[in-house]
Amino acid sequence: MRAPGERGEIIPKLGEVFREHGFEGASLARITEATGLGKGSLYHFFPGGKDEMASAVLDEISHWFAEKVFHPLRSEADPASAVAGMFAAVETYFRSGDRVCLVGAFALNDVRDRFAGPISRYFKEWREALAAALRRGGRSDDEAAALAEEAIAAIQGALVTARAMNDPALFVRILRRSEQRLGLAPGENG
Amino acid sequence: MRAPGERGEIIPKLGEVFREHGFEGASLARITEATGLGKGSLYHFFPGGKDEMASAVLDEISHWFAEKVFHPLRSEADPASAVAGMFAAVETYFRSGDRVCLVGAFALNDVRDRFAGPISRYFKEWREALAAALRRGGRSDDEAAALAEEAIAAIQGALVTARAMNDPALFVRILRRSEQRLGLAPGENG
DNA sequence: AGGATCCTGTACTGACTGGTACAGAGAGGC
DNA sequence: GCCTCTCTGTACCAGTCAGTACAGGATCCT
Repeated sequence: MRAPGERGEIIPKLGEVFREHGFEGASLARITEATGLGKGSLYHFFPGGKDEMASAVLDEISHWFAEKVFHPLRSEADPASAVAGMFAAVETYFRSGDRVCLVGAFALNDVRDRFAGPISRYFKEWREALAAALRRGGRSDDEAAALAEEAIAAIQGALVTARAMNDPALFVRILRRSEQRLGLAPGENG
Repeated sequence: MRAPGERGEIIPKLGEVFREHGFEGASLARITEATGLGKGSLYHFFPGGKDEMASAVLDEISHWFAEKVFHPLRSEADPASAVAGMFAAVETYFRSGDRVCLVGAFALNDVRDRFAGPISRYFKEWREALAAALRRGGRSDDEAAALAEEAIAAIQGALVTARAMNDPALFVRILRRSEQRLGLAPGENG
């Protein structure tokens, strides 16, 4: 037996294929090429085929965000630095606008229905976690909820428009302004 | 010869197929079904195949927005009502969050490269037109540019997240708040 | 060394892909 | 009536699709 991480190691590669070509455009030919694995291995690790591969990718994304973003938002002592941490993590994760949000991309056509659960859970958890941090930062329930969903939409929209106009810097600009608007400066300098 | 609008009449149907299934997922089988036209007719009207069909759809979208959104933004006497008109048009066009932005959806994977020109032009024109209205409304150049790109990203992000969470009302909420933030109330009541 | 288990390459399937070719239906002009 | 031009259904093509079957290689345990 190889290292148990064998399967786990190819999931990021699968993610990149789905990101680049979408679910329908991610053919097994492209997947075998990108992962270096033949069909045999692929169907050994993912007996459910493309659906299971995409599910695994969504799972991995979920876990990453849960650990690096949602959990800190919910439980970090200083809500301001938790929010700052979220924006920093997001900027890194999306490679300053060069990378696309697979969950958002899946949401835009009929593949959403196949993965409706994970997709909606991802955004709902994010919204709830960010709202919680904003409440701890002194916002009312309504304000926190509104600002949270606005910030998340801003991030998604920034990814779409930055890619559409081929201008990754736009993503970063919108991130900055969105962060400012949440208005939770932790200290005076820094 | 039939009415010269024959070809034009099927373009909206093509648009819906691309919206629902994406470019790759929009197979000729689905297209013939949705349009009621056989391959013969389809390739008669669009000799270039799927690429030409998608181009025609993007063109039609461009023209619609140019006429109903961009032009009023640039030239309507009262910039406040021009902006209000934009939000109203957008809310109607996207069916209060039930419909997806095809241009944004195309931007998210590798089909963007096939239609890079029309896609980036659509967003750039929108941004420029909205910024022009904001400038006429009293904003500085920098403010206008920043607010414009933020508002457009908000709309796109609202479409993504509303559909992801299966909550069209979210789209309308974000539209309202985005409009408020532009802060160009035309009158006291209305 | 033997044996069990995990992994992988290859060959194959039937369905579907986008696209082409073309005969002929249909309608309008004269 | 006839001719022309636009349109359309059908048959067909080679290529690709996701998925299956399976033999055998690799690896580990004992």
